[in-house]
Amino acid sequence: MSTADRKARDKENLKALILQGAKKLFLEKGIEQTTIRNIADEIDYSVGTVYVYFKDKNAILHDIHTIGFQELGGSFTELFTIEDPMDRLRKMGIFYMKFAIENSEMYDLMFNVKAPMEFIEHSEKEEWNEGVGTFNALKNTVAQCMEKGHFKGHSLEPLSFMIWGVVHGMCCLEIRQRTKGVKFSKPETILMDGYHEFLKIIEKL
Amino acid sequence: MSTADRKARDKENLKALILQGAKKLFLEKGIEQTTIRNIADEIDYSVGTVYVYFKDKNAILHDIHTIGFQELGGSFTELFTIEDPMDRLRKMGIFYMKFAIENSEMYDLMFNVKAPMEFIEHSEKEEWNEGVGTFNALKNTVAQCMEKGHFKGHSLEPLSFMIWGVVHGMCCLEIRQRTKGVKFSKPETILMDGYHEFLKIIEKL
DNA sequence: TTATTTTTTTGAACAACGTTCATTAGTTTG
DNA sequence: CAAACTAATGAACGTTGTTCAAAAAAATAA
Repeated sequence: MSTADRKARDKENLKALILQGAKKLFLEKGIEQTTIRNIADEIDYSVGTVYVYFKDKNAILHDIHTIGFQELGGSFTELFTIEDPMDRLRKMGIFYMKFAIENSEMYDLMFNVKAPMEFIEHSEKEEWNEGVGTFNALKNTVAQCMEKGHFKGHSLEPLSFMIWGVVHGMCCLEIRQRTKGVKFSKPETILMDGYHEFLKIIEKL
Repeated sequence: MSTADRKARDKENLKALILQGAKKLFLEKGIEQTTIRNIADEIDYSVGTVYVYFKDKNAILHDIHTIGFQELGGSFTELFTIEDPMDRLRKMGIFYMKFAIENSEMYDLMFNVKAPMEFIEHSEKEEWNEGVGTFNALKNTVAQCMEKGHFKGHSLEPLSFMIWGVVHGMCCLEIRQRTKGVKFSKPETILMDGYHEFLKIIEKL
């Protein structure tokens, strides 16, 4: 029985090794410039081996997108020590945007690249657990704000989605080079400046 | 002199024909599933001819992204008959989101796909005129709102960028399948519901 | 018209991609 | 030690974007 155990462990290890190699190359030279052959080379295995452990490229991209959500979740943990939900909400946006900018390739994979969602579609997974979890962290915080009397006259889910939209939209425009295109007067700070405009607005609600 | 003129005209016509074929295929089967060979087949020319008229695939994608901005601009024209800037701003968002959802492949190309910006980078074009123009339409309207006494204590450019972010972010999440993933209670209307939350908020400013 | 030059179009060929699968190498079991 | 099984391999396939010598067509000159 122990040999079978070790084999299962080896399989998991090699799977993890492939993901680690893939992630390294993604961060180094971008997702689109990374090929299966690159990944195989990086960890000194053949292309064929990669396909033994992963159905296709989408499967690799999906698993790395999941690692991204673990990392984002990790950077969120300290937020849950903040008692005041409004304060937590404000900082949550900062953390989210910071993550997006400092890990733009990973953020792109998590929220823009089509592969992870295509993988979920064509597998027995029924839900985007990674996204649901992160969105719930936001929704719960907004709900607590409402319990404390903020956001009167607003609906929880649409409001939470709109807040997600603000931060995501601005990060997205930055990552996909659209902010660079319009030449703001203060391009270095436009993201945070934009977010602070949003904070000023919800402050009063 | 007239033969030279006709030749120049013919060149322009064939260039337009290629773009027309490319656009048709993009809308039919998506940008990623459309190949240069597909485009050449569609208009009964050879692959080589496409490369006589366009440097590479990025050049085609860029030119179609420009057509997209013309279409978006067209749908904006009737907005400028609206006198009240706040009213115009509200409707501008509706038009923008409507365009994004009804022309999602085109919207994606305009604001998410990397190719058009890469083309601008590697060409003598110094600015993203298409994006600048559209952003200015928003910025000017926000400026008029401020002149009328709205948005006190806010800065024009960051505020305009934030508003762009809200609508873009929500459309983006929808187009890249992330709203589908989180299973909202009312998925059919979440985009407009989210936008109306935003309208409720800026109403008071 | 006919010959020559110029322009336009062509598609075979190339390198690189994701993916497959018969074959080989290695390990475990009887 | 041999048989049975498992894991790893890399050549090969079909497609992709792209190139470029050659062919076809058109314009010009005689």
